[in-house]
Amino acid sequence: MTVKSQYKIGKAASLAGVNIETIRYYERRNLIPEPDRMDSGYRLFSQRHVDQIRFIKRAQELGFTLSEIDDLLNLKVDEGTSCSDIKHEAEQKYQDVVSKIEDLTRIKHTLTELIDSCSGNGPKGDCPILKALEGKNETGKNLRG
Amino acid sequence: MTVKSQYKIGKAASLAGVNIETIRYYERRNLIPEPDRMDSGYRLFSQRHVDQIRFIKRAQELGFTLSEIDDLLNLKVDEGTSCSDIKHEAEQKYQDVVSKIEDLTRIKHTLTELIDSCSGNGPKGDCPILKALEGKNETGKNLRG
DNA sequence: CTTGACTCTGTACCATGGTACAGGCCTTAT
DNA sequence: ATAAGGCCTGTACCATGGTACAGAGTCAAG
Repeated sequence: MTVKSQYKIGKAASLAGVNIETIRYYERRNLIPEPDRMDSGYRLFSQRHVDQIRFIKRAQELGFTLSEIDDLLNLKVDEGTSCSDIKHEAEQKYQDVVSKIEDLTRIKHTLTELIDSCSGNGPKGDCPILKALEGKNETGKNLRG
Repeated sequence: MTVKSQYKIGKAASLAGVNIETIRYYERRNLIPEPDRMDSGYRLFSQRHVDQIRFIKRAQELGFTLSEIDDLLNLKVDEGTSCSDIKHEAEQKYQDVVSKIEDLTRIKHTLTELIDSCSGNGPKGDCPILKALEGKNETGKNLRG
């Protein structure tokens, strides 16, 4: 019979690719189950813990916040969860990402207009970018749009 | 002769479209000059202050952080600033925005792949989205890329 | 058995952009 | 003259995702 591998926090952190403090932080936020403890009080993490920390990191890379990841982990554990529940969360996040891209694209266009309007030659008193930020021209008027 | 308009903080806040506390916060961060004071200690803001607060808000809408806005305001005031200095800041910010859009677009594609890979029918044990987050398939392996 | 590396808890701090009091003073309209 | 409302300072708090100690205890290699 195999003995489950048990890692102290430093090892667990390096296996998962995170800082030690990050693991303790995740534990405080209940993103990982409470680890076993040695008699001394040292935490002992299983491979499952390490995998879960990596799961969290992957989900973060997809733009999920830690509290969204908490939801995701609860779905993962909950017996009643179906595949479509998970898909729904992913679709929600997809919409978030799309709308952030839209915001940034609008901002990008405004910046492009401002940059193009400025020859880069004159004194700053005539700078169309500053004027726009001061609300003194057409481009500026659209900033709130 | 006209007397310069002077606003107490509540009026200034409503003219600029911000919370009173926001104005005090900007003052603490030196984003606006110290206002005059009445004998009682009440702040008295000029139209210039109100305009500057609006300037800050517009720049925020373009994705500038408050400390970047601080730079921008210093450029605005500095005698030695040329139009091209301002343009340069705008170009920097443009690059930031472009690269944020790129990150989000990559995330969007990964989410699309995950969503498409999930029929939404099976039990969660077979959910390809969870598997990817666990690093158990090709899509998941690319999450760090 | 010593020593250096590791871990423990608790608390404070970082950036970011504010918001929310408490307790007290001031203004202004009636 | 009085009462409601506005303003003052100072401090603490919100979310987000951690990081950084201090001071004490523990483990492991030599």
